[in-house]
Amino acid sequence: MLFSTRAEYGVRLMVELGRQGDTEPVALSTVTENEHLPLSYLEHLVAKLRKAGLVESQRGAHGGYRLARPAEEIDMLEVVQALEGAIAPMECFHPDPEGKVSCSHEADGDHACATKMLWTRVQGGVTKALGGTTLADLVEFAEGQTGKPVVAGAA
Amino acid sequence: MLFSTRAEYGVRLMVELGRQGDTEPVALSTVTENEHLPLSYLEHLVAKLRKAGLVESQRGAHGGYRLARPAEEIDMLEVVQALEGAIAPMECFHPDPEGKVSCSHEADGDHACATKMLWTRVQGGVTKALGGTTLADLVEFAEGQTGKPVVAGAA
DNA sequence: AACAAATCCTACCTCAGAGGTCGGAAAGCG
DNA sequence: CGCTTTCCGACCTCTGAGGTAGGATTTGTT
Repeated sequence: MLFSTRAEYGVRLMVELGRQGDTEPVALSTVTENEHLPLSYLEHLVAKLRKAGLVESQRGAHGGYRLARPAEEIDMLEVVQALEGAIAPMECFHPDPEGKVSCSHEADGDHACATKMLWTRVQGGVTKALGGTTLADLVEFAEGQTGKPVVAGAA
Repeated sequence: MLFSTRAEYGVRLMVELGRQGDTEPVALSTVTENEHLPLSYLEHLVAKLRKAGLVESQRGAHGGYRLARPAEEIDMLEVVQALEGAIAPMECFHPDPEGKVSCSHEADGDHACATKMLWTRVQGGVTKALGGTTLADLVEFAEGQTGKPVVAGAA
């Protein structure tokens, strides 16, 4: 499993917010009804999204959450990173400021960690897939097919 | 973390086997010396690789493991899948024989799971990265730089 | 002011799986 | 035979995922 349900639930939450207009806030209880997710758990997830500046909250009666930006300007890399933390394919993976990547067990005089090359490629693939998809894409996808199963075609 | 150390250790094992000639088998103890990995744990991992038909074993004294095929013909998707199991980005992800993907919570009359589109893309990215890399690539990479750190550049 | 609806926050619980160890059986050398 | 190595299953520990509970705080409505 590449990602946990945190990403799953969180993304569904974001899509749900995108489906509602961004005029008035949506309460979590509304989301849990539509998506059948545990409310108290969602609270934790949405907190991460809020801290990441992806959603805004309004407290009190008739409060709730709304997107901090239009869905077109939210790419899913941000969302997933906010929920899951940094996307490192592997424990021994420490990208530094520039594009370099250092590997934990490279320190000892070993021949360099060959797997680094592989994980770098994988990470590139994931990052590209996530970064190239906006929330608006998902919302549109969800709107389009309300119920009927469809072939999932996307690279 | 996208993958666990199973993939890490297993890939390093495969690279190590690739570095040695495929003429005579390499004992696990040799690998653990070079890579500083726990032997008893490696035993479990190599068992998976053997069952997947990626390595062959020779028992008894002077026994060990060798690649079942030349490194050029082993792509890393096979290797990682053998070690980690099927590469599904998400729990709710059940690809069927044809390219379709069905989603667990699609069953209840909900509007279709929008995240499906996202996970499909992510999986595509990972699969492409892994499938497009052969063991020979990694072996070459490891041979090339024996010690000195290098910029990791690969998409 | 009182109430209700909502977010916010901290602490806690449970369980599966990662990561690893151990002991021994079987197989193939010399 | 004895040594080396793969093979196999049982076991152990600890972390994090996934979720629950309870209350504090904010804000709209009556």
